[in-house]
Amino acid sequence: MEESRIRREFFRRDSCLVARDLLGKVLCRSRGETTSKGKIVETEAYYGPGDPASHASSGKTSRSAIMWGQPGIAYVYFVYGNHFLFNVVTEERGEAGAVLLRALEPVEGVEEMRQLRGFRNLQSLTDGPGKLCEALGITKQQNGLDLVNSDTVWVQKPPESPTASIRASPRIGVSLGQELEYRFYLAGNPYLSR
DNA sequence: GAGAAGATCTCCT
DNA sequence: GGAGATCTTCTCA
Repeated sequence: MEESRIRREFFRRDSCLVARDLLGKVLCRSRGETTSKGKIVETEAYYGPGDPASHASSGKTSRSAIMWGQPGIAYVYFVYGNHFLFNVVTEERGEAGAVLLRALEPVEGVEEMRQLRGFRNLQSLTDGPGKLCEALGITKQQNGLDLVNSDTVWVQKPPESPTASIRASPRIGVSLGQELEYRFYLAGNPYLSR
């Protein structure tokens, strides 16, 4: 296992802290021969029953139960009949929480991403939560995957620490909880969503 | 078992 | 800028 891989302790913390600290980290996706990597430039934090916009807001269901599970595992789900969204479970086991990855900056395996995305221009490959899943070939099959141990999807530390400043804002695309600044992004990065 | 809503994207005007 | 696509999940009867 790579030395730079992020360990479970990193995820076993407050969702907002994890969301903020994930910025600049590198999401890696290995598919057979090729490995695609992207720097995380935008995230959103989701909490448990106290968070009106979270899937966990109405208690544990068959879908959201994974948010109460082990920190560091993937929570992938399908929305709007078209898109997968990729989350990482956070907080202590027994506490609901997750961080949604909203946008990446392609670092490695760009050709692979372009194939999966239908040869679009570089900037539109991964500048949205549904797009980055498509670019990395992430589907419901990756739901429940342990990012700490998996050799197909994991997160690692970047070669150098990010220099761009981190900003917070209300979450995007949710109808409830808009007053909460749970979205974090690297200011000025061209690969942000919207 | 049926109906409704949804953490989005793309195309068309 | 706006609306349709399209399907999973949840709620309620």
